[in-house]
Amino acid sequence: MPEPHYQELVCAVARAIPSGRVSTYGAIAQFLALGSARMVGWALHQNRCHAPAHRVVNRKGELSGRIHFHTPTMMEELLRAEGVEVEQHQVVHFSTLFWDPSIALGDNWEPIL
DNA sequence: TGTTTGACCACGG
DNA sequence: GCCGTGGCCAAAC
Repeated sequence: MPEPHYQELVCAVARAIPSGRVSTYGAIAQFLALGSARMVGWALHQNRCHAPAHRVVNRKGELSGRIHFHTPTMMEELLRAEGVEVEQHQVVHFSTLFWDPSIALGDNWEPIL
């Protein structure tokens, strides 16, 4: 069995983010205990998997990845469609909407590839 | 082949 | 709070 690539792990975690919630690059990197927040950004930029990348924001709740969507407003619209309020490219009530994979998935989670 | 870059973040001052 | 810095490591050049 080949070892899963970093991208696939990131995708698997991103797919686990519930609709209406958001997570961060750093939280995913820390949860995987591999690579770094930059690597998570890189992995999502590859965009090979079908992961809800719009639910991943930076640690301040800013939509730092919006530039890389098909249109600059796409990320915001997707979030709003899920009930997430966005103002000035930033998630409103970010601290309460934040979804921490290490809490939700625990230490023994195995990726679904 | 080395260097720079990047959807980032923790840390120290 | 805001800086500057270091670190992470694959890709692009």
